[in-house]
Amino acid sequence: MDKEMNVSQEKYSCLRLENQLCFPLYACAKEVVRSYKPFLARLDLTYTQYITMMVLWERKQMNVKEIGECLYLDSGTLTPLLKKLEQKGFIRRHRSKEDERNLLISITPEGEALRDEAVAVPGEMKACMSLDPEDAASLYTLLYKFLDKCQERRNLDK
Amino acid sequence: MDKEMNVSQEKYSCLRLENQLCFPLYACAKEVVRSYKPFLARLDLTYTQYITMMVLWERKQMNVKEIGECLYLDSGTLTPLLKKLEQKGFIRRHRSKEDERNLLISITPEGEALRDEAVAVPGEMKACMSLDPEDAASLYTLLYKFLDKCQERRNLDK
DNA sequence: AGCGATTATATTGTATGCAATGAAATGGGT
DNA sequence: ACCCATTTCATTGCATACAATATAATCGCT
Repeated sequence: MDKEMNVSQEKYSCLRLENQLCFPLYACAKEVVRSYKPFLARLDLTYTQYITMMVLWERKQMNVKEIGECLYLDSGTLTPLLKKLEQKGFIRRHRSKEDERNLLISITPEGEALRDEAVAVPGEMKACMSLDPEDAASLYTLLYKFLDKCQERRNLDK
Repeated sequence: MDKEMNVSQEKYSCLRLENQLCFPLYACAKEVVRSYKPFLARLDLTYTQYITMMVLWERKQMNVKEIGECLYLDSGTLTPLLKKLEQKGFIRRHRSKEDERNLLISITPEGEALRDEAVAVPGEMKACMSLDPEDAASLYTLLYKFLDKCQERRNLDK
């Protein structure tokens, strides 16, 4: 009986939450986004809006497709999000004159000003997370390695 | 002029996407959930429904709060999700007689049968991800270390 | 027994995410 | 110039997530 139990447990052991890599990844990502909330609330931004602003602060002018490639998001997510950022006055949306299909996104002075408030956020988050710097570095390397593999796989599918 | 540019870049460097740990974490988690989709579609499960079934396959009988603690989810997410799993016939929802506040969730024979189909999924995913086993192990360790820190922090807030 | 505090779910509102589809603009080949 | 394939964005439908609030049941204290 005991032996049967063991055999039976073996059979399903791969389905245990603690034997999966995907679960801590999923849970960590949620926890991080949740932890950002109080800091981003001061800027009137959600996490996704925040990372969208981050790429725009760097590039100043991008179309929706380019933003989506940076953030791994599609138009179904970005279209309403960008409209919201426009409502808040942080960005402008306007069609390209050379190619009317392109919706160009650019930062407003208000959006640029927000950047000065946002610089405090990464430091506050780091302090709040209190993650060992070496661990953070390893995690960073491993996650990007993983992400590159995903990218490759996606390109193959095309 | 060049010097000013460098100074100006320095000021905002912490806001660059590639200098953040949160972003690859967020992106990886999304990619993994997306990668699960084709395999889980065969079982008529979404990713969240899948991990919910995983804890139930182990514990057989749990209330909503316990499931939420395992998965870091609250009733706002779980209530509709559990109703859907009930509709699909994989679980039963019934109030505890000792304490009517508790909604007990248990697996149906159909839900139990699904487990035999699900055992194939982790292997298929592993093959699909093609992640170096050592990297997977490091990632696992680091993510749980991180998750434990989050857990601690949450407990402090109470 | 009575009642205020606590606990467990449910509900509501807001914001993602993504697949699938639609619509408009552009490009390429004839 | 014309037509068809491609590209870019928008829309729709479905499924999460989570904060805030509501509701019902139970507990603790007197």
